[in-house]
Amino acid sequence: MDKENKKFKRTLITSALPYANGPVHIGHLAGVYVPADIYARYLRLKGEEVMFIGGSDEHGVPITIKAKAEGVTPQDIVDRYHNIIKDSFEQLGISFDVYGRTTSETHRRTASEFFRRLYDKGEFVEKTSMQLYDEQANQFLADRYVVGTCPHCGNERAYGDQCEACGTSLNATDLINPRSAITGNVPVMRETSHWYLPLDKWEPRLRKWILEDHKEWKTNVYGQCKSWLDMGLQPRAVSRDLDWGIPVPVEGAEGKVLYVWFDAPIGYISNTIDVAPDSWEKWWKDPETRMLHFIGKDNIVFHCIVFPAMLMADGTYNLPDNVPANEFLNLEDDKISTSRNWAVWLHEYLQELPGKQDVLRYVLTANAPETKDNNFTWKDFQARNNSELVAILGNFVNRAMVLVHKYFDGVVPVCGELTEADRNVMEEVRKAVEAEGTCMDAFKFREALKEAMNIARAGNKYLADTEPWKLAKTDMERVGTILNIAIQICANLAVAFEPFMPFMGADLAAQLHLEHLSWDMLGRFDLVKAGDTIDKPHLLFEKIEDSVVEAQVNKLLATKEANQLAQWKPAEVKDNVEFETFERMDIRVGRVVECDKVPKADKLLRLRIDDGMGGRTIVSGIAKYYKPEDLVGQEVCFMANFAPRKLRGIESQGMVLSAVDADGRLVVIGPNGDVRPGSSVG
RNA sequence: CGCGGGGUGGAGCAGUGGUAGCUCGUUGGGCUCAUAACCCAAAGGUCGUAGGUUCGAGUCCUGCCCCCGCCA
Repeated sequence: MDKENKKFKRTLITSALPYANGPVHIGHLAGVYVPADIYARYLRLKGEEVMFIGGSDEHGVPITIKAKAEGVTPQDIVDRYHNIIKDSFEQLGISFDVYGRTTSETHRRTASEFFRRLYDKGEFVEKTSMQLYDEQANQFLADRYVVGTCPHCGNERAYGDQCEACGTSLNATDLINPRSAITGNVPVMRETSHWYLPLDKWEPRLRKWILEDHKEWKTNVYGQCKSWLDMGLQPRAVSRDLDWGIPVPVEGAEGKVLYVWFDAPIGYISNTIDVAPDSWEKWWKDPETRMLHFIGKDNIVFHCIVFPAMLMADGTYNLPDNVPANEFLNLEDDKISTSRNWAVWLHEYLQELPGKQDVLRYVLTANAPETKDNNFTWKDFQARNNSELVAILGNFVNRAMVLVHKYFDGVVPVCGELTEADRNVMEEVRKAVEAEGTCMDAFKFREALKEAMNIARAGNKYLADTEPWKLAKTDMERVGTILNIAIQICANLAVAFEPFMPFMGADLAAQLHLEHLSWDMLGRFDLVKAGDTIDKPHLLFEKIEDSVVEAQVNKLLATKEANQLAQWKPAEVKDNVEFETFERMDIRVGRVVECDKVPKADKLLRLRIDDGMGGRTIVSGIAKYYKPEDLVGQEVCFMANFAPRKLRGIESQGMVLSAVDADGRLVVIGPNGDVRPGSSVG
C-alpha cells in the first residue's frame, strides 16, 4: 500500500455532502464523516498534505416540498439545516478544511461553468420528451412532485423517482394514476427538452478503470459498479424543470435547473475553490494528487459512475483513486429513518450527552458498518464506554499517572536497565502501532482502533506483571523504570488514538505536557523525558450510568409510539350490508356487577353482567386496559345473541363492545346516559 | 426471478484455501496501584442448508432456505 501511495504527493478527501433537509444522525457519521475524519487526521499526523472537503447539498425537490409544507422558502430550510449540521460537525471534531454549501455564489458559478464547458464541447445530448405538468401549479412535476401507483408492486404512494415499497427506480411517467404532490391534480403531458449526459459513451472507459484497474476496491463498491456496468449505461438527464437550483446556463433554458445529482458533486470542487482559490487546481488536476470519496453505499453509483463520467467528459480532472463506501448503521434493530424520526441526531446527542464526543466517535468506529450493515444500541454504547474506554484505556492511563504521583511526586522517573518484561511490552506496543498503521492505510478503521486499544491492554498487563506497588517497598529504582515505560505507553496512546478520539488525544497530551503529536512518535519510548513533570491525572472517561442510556431508549420508544399515532388512519369502510343483516344482531345494554381477572391469562377479564334477564357471564380481552374494580358498576353494550363459547374454561355468553384507539388501546362502549339493563341498542 | 450485501460460540463482529478468532458477557482463580477497575484460566461454535471442485473449504462453484438495505 505504501509503495502504491508513493506516486501521490497529497490527498484530497471528500465526504458526501449531507442533504440539507434535516440534521445529521449517527448513520451519516458512522458511514461517512467519522471514517473520513479519521483518515484525514491520520494523514495529517503523518505530516502529509491533506485537504478534507465537506459541505451541504442544498438543491433538489425534497427541499422545495419541505419548504412548501412549512410555508417558508427553500432558502429558509437550507439555512436552518446547514447551520445545525455545520455546528454539530464542528463540535464533534470533524476536521473539515472547508464546509461549504451548494447555494454559495462560488458554487453557482463553478457548477454553471462546468455545465457550460461540457455543453460547449458537445458532451450533452438534448432530448425532447413528454413530462407530467400540473396546470394549476403551472409547473412540470419532477421526481418527488409526482405520486402515483407503482407499476411493479401496486403501491399507491410511489414517488416519481422511486417506489419506496418495492425499491424500484422509476420515471415519473411510469406511474399509474399519477397525481401532483403539490395540488393533488391529475397532471397532463407536456413536451419539454432536457440535456442528457451519455453515460453509455463512457462505459468502456469506466469498465476498464473500475473493473480492471481498481480491483482493490471494497467488494460492495466493486460489486455494485459491476452490476451497473453489466446492465448497460443509459444517457442520464442532468437538468430539471424546477425553480430551485442552479439555472441551466444556456439560452432558452428558462425555468430549467441543473439536476441536483449533477450539481452536488461539483460542490466538492466549489468548496475547494472557496478555501484555496489560487491552488485548487493542484488538488483536482495534478496527477500527483490522490482523490478519495468517503460515502455511504447508496451513493456508490453516483461517485463511481456518474461523477467520474462528468469528470471524464471535462477531461482535465483526476478520477478518484478509491471510494471507500460503508454499509448502513441500524438503530436498535430498526433502519434509521429521517422521516420516521428514528435516529440519534448528532445535535441532540451533543446537547444531551455533553463532553462525550469521543465516546460516540469510538463506538461508531468500533462497530462501524465497514463490511455489512451493523446495529447501534444504547446498551452497546454503554458497554463499550464502561468496559473498554473506562476500564481499559482510561484506567490504565490513570493508574500509571497516579503511581508516578504517589511514588515520584509527579516527576517522571529515570528509565534504568531494561528487563525482559520491559522489552516484551515495548515489542508489543511496537507491533500494535505497526498493525494500526497497516489497517489505517487499508481503510480498516475498526481493526486499527482495536490495535490502538491493544496498546492499553498491554499496558495493563505490564503493570499487573511487574507489580510496581510491591517493589516500592524494596527497589525504587526498578519502580522508576517501570513507571517511566508506563508513561511512555501513555504518550503512545495519545498519538495512536488521536485520529479516533481527538479530544481525548489532546487532553492526554496536555496532561503529559507533550507539545505536539505526530505519527512517527509511535513505538518510541523517549517521548516524555525523565525529570519532566506531568499533571495530576484527571479521568479521561467516566462511567455512563444506566439512567442515562435508559433515558435515550425511552426517547426512542416515545418516538415509536408517536410514529404509530401519526401514521394511524381510520380503517376502510367495509362493503355495504342490508338493514336486515344489522337487525339480526341483538345488542343490549348491561351493567357490570362483578369483574375479576381470568387466571393464567394476561388479557382476559370475566364480567358478570346484569342484563335485566337474570344476568350472564362474558369473558372479554380487555385486561390490559381495565382493572376489574374500574368496570364494576359501569354500563356497557354487548352482543347478546352470540352462541356461547368457552374461553379458558369459562363460558362466555356474548361480547362486550369496545372501540380500538390509534395506539391499540381498547375503550369499552356504553350508553351515554342512564339506561335500564336489558335495553336494546339499534 | 429489479439491484446489492449478509447468514460464524449467549450478544456484537473479524476472518487473505491449510489446527476457527476478537470484544463484551458467563464461570473459577489471582492482585489491590487504579473509575468494584486490572491480570490469568476455563466453559461455550457440526461457520444457514444440500451438493460439487480440491490432498485440504468458513473461505471457490451450483441449488435451496432465511435476514437486511436501496432519502446516510
